[in-house]
Amino acid sequence: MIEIFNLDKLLYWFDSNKKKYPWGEEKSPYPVWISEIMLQQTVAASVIPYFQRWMTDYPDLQTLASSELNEVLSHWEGLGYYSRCRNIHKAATYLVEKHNAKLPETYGELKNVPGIGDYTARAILSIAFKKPYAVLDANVRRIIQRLRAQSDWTADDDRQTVKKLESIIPADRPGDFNEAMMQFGQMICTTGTPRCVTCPLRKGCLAHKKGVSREIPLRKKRKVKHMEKTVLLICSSGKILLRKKKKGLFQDMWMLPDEDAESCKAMEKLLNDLSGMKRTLLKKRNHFYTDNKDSLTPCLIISETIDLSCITPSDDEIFEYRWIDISQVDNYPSPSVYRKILDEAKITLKPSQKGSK
DNA sequence: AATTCGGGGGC
DNA sequence: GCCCCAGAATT
Repeated sequence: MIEIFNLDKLLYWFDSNKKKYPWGEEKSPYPVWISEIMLQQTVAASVIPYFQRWMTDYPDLQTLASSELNEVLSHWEGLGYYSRCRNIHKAATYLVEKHNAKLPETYGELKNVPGIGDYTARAILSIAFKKPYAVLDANVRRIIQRLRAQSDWTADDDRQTVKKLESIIPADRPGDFNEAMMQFGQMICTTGTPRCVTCPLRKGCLAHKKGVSREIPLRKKRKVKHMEKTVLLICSSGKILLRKKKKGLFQDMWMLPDEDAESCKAMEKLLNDLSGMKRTLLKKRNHFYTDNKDSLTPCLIISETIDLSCITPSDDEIFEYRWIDISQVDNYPSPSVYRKILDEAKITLKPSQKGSK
């Protein structure tokens, strides 16, 4: 229980050992919001360059709200979970129109902002607005589970733990308390093998006492799905055929067409017309995401006899097809593996730069 | 309550 | 290689 939780030792540890991040110095609501969304399900080291570039190009809410989604998504390219970015963009418009271009300061209003859930609302309230709300993320949950040697965990445990934490959260530094918990979970009470030797809370930790720290929390079993596919780089007149996903996985992201059977009629016809063309295979690429491992074989097809009007944006229900100037492909946000393939293709398609590697 | 959303750090 | 991460939205 929380009775064994030594608040002073935790805060002392934080004051002596905390890591500094680009979003750590200033505690204004806007950067706190952006960093918290970027950090969802993402390790902090990966976020740093994205956060810095974001703040340079979108220094405030008005700038963000007046930008195009396609361009904003490009700033998220490679971070994953792209609905986070689409929600930020939607939220920017919402905040400018309904909240005078500011983050609201109550839990209920924050929860109504697209992409802000229970955790992020509490993080903004405590860190940016100095209000005594406790956060409960995977770090906090893991720490409490180990202190109590509790393997199973329910939604009710979440609620009870937040109440407990808010009964002890220091009123003068609620944000520090929350950040201390999370950094402590990230650096000391880590997943896998925790660093119990240097842990200031180990005397009160039941999991450590019982020697079961590594077994808590329980591991999830997963089964990876493998998929092989050939993706096509169809080029003509300095353009390449890309398609944008309209919904679901990778919504609003631009990808290469592949040879699956679910293509629209126009695409099937184009593939049929290209069936005899010369093909150049590029380097095979693995695409890992969640429980999937896709193995992509990129296939370059160059022809100057393609009628570009054979495919129109409205030909398909799942994808929007478009011929893109090869010099412009960087402006179309793509999942990371497609960006790598496109980067390689650009080099292959530019014989004038044969001096570069 | 369970599933859907990516990608890479870290070991 | 494998595990999981400063979760939210949907079903």
